Amino acid sequence: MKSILIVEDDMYIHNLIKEILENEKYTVIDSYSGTEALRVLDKEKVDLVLLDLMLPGLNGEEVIKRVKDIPIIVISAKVSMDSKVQALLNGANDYLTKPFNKDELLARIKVQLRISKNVNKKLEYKDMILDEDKHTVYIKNKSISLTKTEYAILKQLLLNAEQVVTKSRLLELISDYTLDCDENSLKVHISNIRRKIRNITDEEYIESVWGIGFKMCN
Amino acid sequence: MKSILIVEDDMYIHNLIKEILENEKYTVIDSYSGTEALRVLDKEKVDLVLLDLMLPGLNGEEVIKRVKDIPIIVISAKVSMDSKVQALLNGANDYLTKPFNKDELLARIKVQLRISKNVNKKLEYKDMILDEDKHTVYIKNKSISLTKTEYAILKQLLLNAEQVVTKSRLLELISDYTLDCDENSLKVHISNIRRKIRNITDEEYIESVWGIGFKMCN
DNA sequence: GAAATCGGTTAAGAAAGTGTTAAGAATTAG
DNA sequence: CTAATTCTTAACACTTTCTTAACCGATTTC
Repeated sequence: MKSILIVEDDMYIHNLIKEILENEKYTVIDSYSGTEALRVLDKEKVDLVLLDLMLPGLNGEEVIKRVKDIPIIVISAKVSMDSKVQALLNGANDYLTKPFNKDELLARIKVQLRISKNVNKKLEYKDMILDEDKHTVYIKNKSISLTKTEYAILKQLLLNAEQVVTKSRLLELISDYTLDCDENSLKVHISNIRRKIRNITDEEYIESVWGIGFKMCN
Repeated sequence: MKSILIVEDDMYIHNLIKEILENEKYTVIDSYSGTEALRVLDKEKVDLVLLDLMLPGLNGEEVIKRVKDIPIIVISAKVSMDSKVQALLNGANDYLTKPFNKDELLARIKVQLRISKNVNKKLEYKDMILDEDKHTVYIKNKSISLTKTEYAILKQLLLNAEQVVTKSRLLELISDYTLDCDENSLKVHISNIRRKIRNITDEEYIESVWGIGFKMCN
């Protein structure tokens, strides 16, 4: 089920929201400050954030700026238009004022999850897991030793799993790691990655799309 | 610039919104009824819809259900929670009640345009779906394997569905992919695409317009 | 109605892209 | 500084795709 992070220091409202969400079978993750929220987002898979603005430690506006690629719905007592507009422009996807209506909240959550379904990214694919912290890729729980360029390539392919990544785009995305990697180099890297995967499984992971680029196999 | 479709029959509000949008350099397309809105959406490229609910002809709720893949912001005098929740659940991405605040409207428009930039774009026509991210075309949910030139041709025809694309225009549009493709090559490509489609369905998709070019069949 | 043009199909050779290997250059680690 | 690792380059065999050109029927033009 979808997991929703509640960032709210007022215990009464926090628990009210939590109850509403759990009734709808969402997985709820609790946090009571801006810094705690960022800590959670760094470690756990979160599909959506419900964010209060007036928070101890780091305020909501700062949290908004630091969150990328996860939809945020602000639930705030701040009714001023300026607060609302700033939150939306800085990265929030929606803004509800307290007191909010339960059904409207649930509907707006559904809207954001509906939209983000198409953007969702995770670094797992079939039996492959890419662990960012350990900088290691596993297949069937066996680690494969990749060079940093190979790792960067695989990470980009996993980030865009099921999508075709053009050769030029791939080169652009890994250009932080490698200065003069061209299409010829790229195909050698891909070949090397495939060989390392073949050492563990016969299953194909990287598919070539003729004339365009590569993608993770279906 | 981004083009925004206003669907609003009240001339005063319509022009008010139009002025706000044009000040922000958006391209505005006008429509004054639900049926007119659908007609426009069928023909023109629209990035976002601003939709009133109480409309002559086809009401806003019906318009919401028929629009796919374009973000909708409802601007309605209906303040009831039921109206709001129904619109959001049926497919609207946001809901503002009249009277609305200009800055909030602009902020919420920016949110939707920001989000939709990341959303997987798909071109659909009859039982054909072209998935840009996957670089794949499906007919009746079966994928057909196209070369990059064939894909480029089909994409252009789908982008201009219902319109005739002249041969020279088509060659120009795909010239990024193929350097020296002439009209003779083009007709071979078209023939190959048709053959691949015929492998799945007897229905015709690409129609020739004598002496002019091609278009998707009606 | 004959000639010219256009459209659809086919097949073959030309062109472009891919996968692999190996060697030398560049980088990193000890 | 040396050794090990990694990266790029280049060559090759191979596959896929693209263009060319020919053929034939349909359509238009004269």
